[in-house]
Amino acid sequence: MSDMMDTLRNEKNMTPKQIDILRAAVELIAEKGYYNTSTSEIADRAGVAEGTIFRHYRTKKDLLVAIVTPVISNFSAPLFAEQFVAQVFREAYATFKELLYAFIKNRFEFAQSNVPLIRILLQELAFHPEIQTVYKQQFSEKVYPALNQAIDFYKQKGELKDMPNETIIRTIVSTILGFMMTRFMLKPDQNWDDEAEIKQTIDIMMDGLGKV
Amino acid sequence: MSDMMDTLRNEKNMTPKQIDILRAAVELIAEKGYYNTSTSEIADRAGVAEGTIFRHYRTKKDLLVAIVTPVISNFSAPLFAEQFVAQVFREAYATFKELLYAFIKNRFEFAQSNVPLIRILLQELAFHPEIQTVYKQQFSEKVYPALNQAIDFYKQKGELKDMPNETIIRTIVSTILGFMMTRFMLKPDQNWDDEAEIKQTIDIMMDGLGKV
Amino acid sequence: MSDMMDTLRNEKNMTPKQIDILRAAVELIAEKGYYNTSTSEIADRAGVAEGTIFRHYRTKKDLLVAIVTPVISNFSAPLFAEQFVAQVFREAYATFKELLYAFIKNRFEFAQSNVPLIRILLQELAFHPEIQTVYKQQFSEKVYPALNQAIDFYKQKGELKDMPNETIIRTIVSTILGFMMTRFMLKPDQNWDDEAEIKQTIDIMMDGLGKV
Amino acid sequence: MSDMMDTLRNEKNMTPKQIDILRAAVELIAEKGYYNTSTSEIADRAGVAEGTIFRHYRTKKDLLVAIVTPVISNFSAPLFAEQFVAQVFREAYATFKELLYAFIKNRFEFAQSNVPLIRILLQELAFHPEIQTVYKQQFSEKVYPALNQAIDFYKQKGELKDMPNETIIRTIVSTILGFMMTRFMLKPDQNWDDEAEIKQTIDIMMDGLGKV
DNA sequence: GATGAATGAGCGTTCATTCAT
DNA sequence: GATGAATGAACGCTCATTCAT
Repeated sequence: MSDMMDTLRNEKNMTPKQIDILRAAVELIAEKGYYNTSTSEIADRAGVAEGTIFRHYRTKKDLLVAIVTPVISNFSAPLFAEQFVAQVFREAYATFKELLYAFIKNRFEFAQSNVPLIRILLQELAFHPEIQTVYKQQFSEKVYPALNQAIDFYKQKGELKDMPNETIIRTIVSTILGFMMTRFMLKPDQNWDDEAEIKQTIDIMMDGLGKV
Repeated sequence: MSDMMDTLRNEKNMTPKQIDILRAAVELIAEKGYYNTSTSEIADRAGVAEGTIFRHYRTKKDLLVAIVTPVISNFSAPLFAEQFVAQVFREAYATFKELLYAFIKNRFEFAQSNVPLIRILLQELAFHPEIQTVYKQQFSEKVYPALNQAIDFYKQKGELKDMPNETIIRTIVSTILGFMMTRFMLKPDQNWDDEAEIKQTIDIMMDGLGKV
Repeated sequence: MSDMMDTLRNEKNMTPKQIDILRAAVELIAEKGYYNTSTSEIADRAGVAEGTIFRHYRTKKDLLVAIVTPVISNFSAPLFAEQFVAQVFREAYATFKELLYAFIKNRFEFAQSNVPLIRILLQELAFHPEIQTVYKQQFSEKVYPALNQAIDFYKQKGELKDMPNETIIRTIVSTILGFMMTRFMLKPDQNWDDEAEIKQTIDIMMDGLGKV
Repeated sequence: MSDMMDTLRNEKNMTPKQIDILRAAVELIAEKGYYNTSTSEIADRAGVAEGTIFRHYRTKKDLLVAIVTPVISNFSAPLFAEQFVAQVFREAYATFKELLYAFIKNRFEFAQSNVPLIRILLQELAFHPEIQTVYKQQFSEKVYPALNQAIDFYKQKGELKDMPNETIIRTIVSTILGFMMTRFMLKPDQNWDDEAEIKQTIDIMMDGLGKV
C-alpha cells in the first residue's frame, strides 16, 4: 500500500490530509467505482471534512484524474524514451524472449503493488474522456513507438515471424493483460506459482510469435 | 440493429413500447454508461413517458439486467449443453484448429451484430453484483466445463501442449477478446481484412498452444 | 395579490403548484433578496417539494427571470407600439399635461398592485445580466421611441421647453420613480392623499418642463 | 481612486494591507455585488491571506459596513450640523437657486470621485439592515432637518412655492439622483457637457418648485 | 500581525421512483 | 396500459470563518 501511494506521490509536497484523501478515494473507487462513491464517503474514510477534498482537488473528477494519470505514466514508464530502446539496440537483451521476460517481471511487480490503481484505470477508462485523452497520448507517443522499434529490431534479427507489428503488439498486450487481470483481479485468492505461470505465458507467446 | 434486438427479445411477448425502451436504453448506455444515462433520457429517446419504463422494469437496474443477461447467455450459447461437446466427441471438427476457426467465425459475427450490447456488458460488469452473478454462473456452469472437456479431448489426441487447461483457456479467451475489442471498439474505423486477421490470430494461438 | 399573479400568469397553463411556487418566490425574494432566499425556503413556503421547483424552472435564476420579465413587459405595455403613439397623434390627449396625468394614473395603479414585483425588479436589476438584457431591449426598442415621438409632438405644439428629449425623459422618469418608490417602498404606511400628490407632482413637472 | 480611498480612510490608522483589502473589496463588490464576491477573491486581489481579512473585519458584513458607512456620512457631510444651516441663515447664498447650484456642484464632484462606493451603497442598501440603520439615522437626524430648515427659510423669503417640504425634498433628491445615476452609472461613456447639464437641471427644478 | 489549511453548514440541482388520473 | 407531475434523498460543491503555526 505504501508502494501504491508512492505511485501517486509523484507530485511535489502533499499534506498528510491530502494523502489520506487519496488513499481513501483509491480504496473506495477501486471497490465500488467512481459513480458509486460519494465525496462525503471519501471524506469520512479519510477522516477529513468534505470541504477539505475540494481544497486539494477542484472537482471530484479532478481527484479521479489525479489518481489515474500517474498510473498511466508509471505503467508505461519502463518503455520511456531512449532508455528502453537504447537498451534494446545496445543488445542488453540477448533475445526477444529475454526482453519479454524482463519486461513482464518488472510490470508484474508494479501491478502487484498497484492492484487498486490499475483496477480503477481499467474500470473508469471507458467513461471519462479526461482519462482517455491522457491514455491515448501516452500510448501513441510513448508505448507504441517504443514497442514498434523493438519489434522491428528483433524481426531483423530473424527472431519474430513476419506479421504486422500491430498484430504482434495486440497479442502480447492481450496475453499479458489477460494474465494479470486473472492473477490479480479475477482469481487473486487461487494458489499461484507466479514464476512458472510467467514462464509458461512467455513460452506460449514465443511459440506463437517467434520464428522457429 | 434488428439483429441486436433479436438478442434481447429472447423474452416472451414485448409490446412495441417495451422494444423502444430497450433500444433507447442500449444506445444510450452503450454510449455514455449506466450512471451517465438517466431514465428520463431513455424515456425521451424511446418516445415514452418516464413512468412507462417502470411499468415494464421495476427499477433502472432491472432494465440493465434485462439488457445484459441475454448477451451473456447468447454469447456462450454455442458452447451450451450437450450440443457443443457432443459435436466435439462426434469428431465434427477434424482438428482443434478447425474447432477454433468455427468457433471464432461464429462469435465474430455475433459480436459484429451486437457491439453495443457487448460494450455494455464489458463496461458494467465490474460495477453490478447482479450482473456478476449471472456471468459467473454462466461461465462456471456452462462455458468452462464445455471448454474443459473439449480441451481434454484434443489433448488426448495429442494436438495440444501439456499445460494446465486454465492457462490454455485464459490464453484463448484473452487473445480472442483482445482481437474483438480492438476490432470493434478501439479501432472500428481502421481498414480490416477480417478473414486474414482471424486466420493470423488462429495461427498464433495454434503455434503457441499446439503440439508440433 | 391575485392582481400580481395576473401579471405573472401571462404564460399559458400553469399548474396550481407552479402558482404556489411563484407566489412564494415573489414574497421571499421581495422581502429578502434573491441571494438571501434559498430554493428550500421557497419550496417550504409554497408547500411543495424542493425538486418540484426545478421541474418548472431549470434553475433558480430561471425562476427569477420568470418573475421579472413580465414586470418589465407589463410596466411599459401602455407605451407599446402604435396604440400609444397613435393616440397621441389622434390628439386623444388635449395637452401634454393630460397625457402625463393619464399615464401616471395608469402606472400608479399598476405599481400599487405589483409592489413586490417592482421591488424585485429594482433590487435585482443590477446583479443579473439576464435581466439587464431584457430590460435594455424593452427600454430602447419600446419605451424610449414612444416617449421620444410623443415629446417631439408636444414640442411642435409649443407645449414643452426647448431642451434635449433625453433630459425631459430623465426628469419625468426620475420624478415618477422617486414618487412611487417613496409612496410604495420607503413610506408605504404614511397617510397619503394619492390624488393630491399625483397632481402636485404633475404640476411641478409641467412648470419645470412646460412652456409658459 | 486615491480620492475614493480618502473617503474610506476616515478611520484611525490603517495598515497598508488593510487599505489593499478595502480597495480590492470596493472594486469587486461594486462590479459584482456583495453576494457574488467571495472573501477569497478579495484576499486574492488584495494580495493578502484570507485570514488577514478577518483580522481586520470580524465578518464579511463588517467589511461591507466599513465601506458603506463613510459614504453615507460623507455624502451628506456638507449638510451637517450647524455649518450648513448657519451659512443659509447668514445669507451666504443670495437665492435658493444659488444654494442649489453650490450644493449640486459640490456633490457632483464627490460622486465623480466615488462612483464605486456610491454604486455599492445604492445596490446593497436594500439587503442589509445594518446599512439601512446607518442610512436612516443619518437621513432623519442630519439631512432631513437641515434641508427642512433651509426650505422653510427660502419659503419665508417667498422663493419657493407653497407645497409640503417633503414633496420639495423628494423632487430635488429624485432629480439629482436621477441625473447622477444616469451620468455616472447608466451612460458614463456618453459625451456629457456637465456644466450645461447641471444648469439645465437646476432650471427645471427652479421652474418646477420656485415661485414666479 | 499574518498566514493558509481546515472546517462544516448550507446551497442548487439531479434523478429514480411513485401514484392519481 | 400509459402518463407525467410530484417527490425527497442524495449529491457535488462553495465559502465565511477558525486557529495552530
